[in-house]
Amino acid sequence: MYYINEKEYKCSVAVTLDVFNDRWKLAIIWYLLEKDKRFKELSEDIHEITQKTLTIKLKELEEKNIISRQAFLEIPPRVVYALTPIGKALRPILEEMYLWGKNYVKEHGTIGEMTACEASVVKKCLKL
Amino acid sequence: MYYINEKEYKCSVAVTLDVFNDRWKLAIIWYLLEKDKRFKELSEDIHEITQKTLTIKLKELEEKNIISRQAFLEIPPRVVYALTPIGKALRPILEEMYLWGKNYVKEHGTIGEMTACEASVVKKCLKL
DNA sequence: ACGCTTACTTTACTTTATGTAAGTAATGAT
DNA sequence: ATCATTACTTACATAAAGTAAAGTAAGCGT
Repeated sequence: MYYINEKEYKCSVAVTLDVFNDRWKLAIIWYLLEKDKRFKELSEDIHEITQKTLTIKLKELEEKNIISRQAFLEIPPRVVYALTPIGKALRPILEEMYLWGKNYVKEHGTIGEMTACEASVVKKCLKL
Repeated sequence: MYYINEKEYKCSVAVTLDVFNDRWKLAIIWYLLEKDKRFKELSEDIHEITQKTLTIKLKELEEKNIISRQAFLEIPPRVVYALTPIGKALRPILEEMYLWGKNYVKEHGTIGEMTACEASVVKKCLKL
C-alpha cells in the first residue's frame, strides 16, 4: 500500500495514473518535454483547451510537483512552466505510449503526414 | 496525422491516451494482465467500480480491440474477458508506470505493506 | 414454488469535468 | 485617453461520467 497525503493507493501504477489520468495533463507534459513554455505557448500548442481548464491543470500538476512555475514580475506578465526532475522522468512512459500508439494505428487506422507537434517532440525528447 | 475510424490524432501518444484515459480502463487492463477473468472477478478486483460502469468500460475496450469477450452459453452465464495481442502489448507502458510510481512515492509519500494485487501482477506479468 | 446464481440492463439521480464569456490588473505604446 | 498585452479569475451553463438500487433471464438445487 502506498500513501500520498492521506490518499491510499493499492499499487504504484495507480499512483502514476493519478498524475495524468485526465483529458489534458499528459498533453501538457508532452509539450513541456519539448522545452519550458509560457502559458500562452501551451494554450496555443493545445488549442482545444480553454484558459480556465489550462490554469486548473497547471495548478494541479504543480501541486503534484510534476511541473514548476516561475512568474516574472513584469508587465505584461510572464510565467514559465517547466517539468521538474520527476516530471522529466515520465519520458519513458511517453516513449512506450508513442511506440504502442504507432503499432495500434498500423493495425487499426491510417497514417497521414507527420504533424509539427510530433516531429518536434520526437526529435528533441524521445530517445528511441 | 493518424486516423482511426474518422477520428484524427496529432500524434500516436494521443492515440494511446484515447485507449485508457479514464478512471477505470487501465485498472481493467492491469488486472487482465494477471490472467483472463470473468466479469465477477473483475468487479471484485476493482471493488469500487459499479457493475454498470464496468459493463460500459469492458464494451469500450472490446470495441477498441484491447480485450476480447467470450460468452459461454451456460446457466448461470459465464463470460471471460482476455487481453488481445495488442492489449498485451500495453505491458511495457504499465511497467514504466509501475517504476515511475514507485519512485514518485519514494519522494512524495510513504510505503506500506505490499497488496495482493500488486504482488500478483508484478510476479506474473512484469518483466523487470 | 422459491430462492440462488451470473452477467448484465435500466432508471433516476448526483457529481465532476469542461465550456463560454466576460472581467481584472498593470503598464507601455499609439 | 484608449488599446493591446498576458495570465489569469469569476459566474454561470452544459455535458459527461458515475452511483445506487432494482430488474431481468434462465435454469439448478431444495
